[in-house]
Amino acid sequence: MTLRQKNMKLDFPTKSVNNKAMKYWLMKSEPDVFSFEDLKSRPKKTEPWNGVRNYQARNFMRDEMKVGDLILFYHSSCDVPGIAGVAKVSSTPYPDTTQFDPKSDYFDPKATQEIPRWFLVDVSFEKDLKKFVSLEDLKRHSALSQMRLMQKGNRLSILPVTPEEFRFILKLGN
DNA sequence: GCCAACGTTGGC
DNA sequence: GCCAACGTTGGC
Repeated sequence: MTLRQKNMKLDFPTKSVNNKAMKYWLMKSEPDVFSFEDLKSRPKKTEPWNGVRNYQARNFMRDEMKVGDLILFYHSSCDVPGIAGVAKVSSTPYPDTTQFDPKSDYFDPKATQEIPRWFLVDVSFEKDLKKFVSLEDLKRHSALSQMRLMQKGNRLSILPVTPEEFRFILKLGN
């Protein structure tokens, strides 16, 4: 299937501005710390995704994310975990400044300005879902059983999502 | 390079 | 609060 056909079949964009195939992501956040509503209430509806201290998750942001990629904003470690809304990648990667700040919880004594260890991207509000899609909802659909989120023991806070999974979940939320 | 100990994640 | 999973650390 060509990208054009894919674009016609899927009811959301599959190419970014630079004509590269878009990628889709799921990013976890504890709503007590930073929720989807918090993102929307930021001045530019944008937030640097700081505090990631896992190499795999860092590599996704540093090496694989492109401006315009779409994100399922996931609420974790809360009463009802699930997908609260849609966000997008809104910057290229740059060093997470909290690694340099001794007063920050995310301070990393091994990082230097010359050789930063942790990178992030900015994340911006994209759109609301009509309804919250709980983890329980996601588990009910066999179409999503292969999602990395569902795999036992997956603790990664940033996960790739396939276009098919992404579309399916958008439908659940609308 | 191995691996035990330890810490964190996150659903339940 | 429990605990499975698993990444990281550090001694050797």
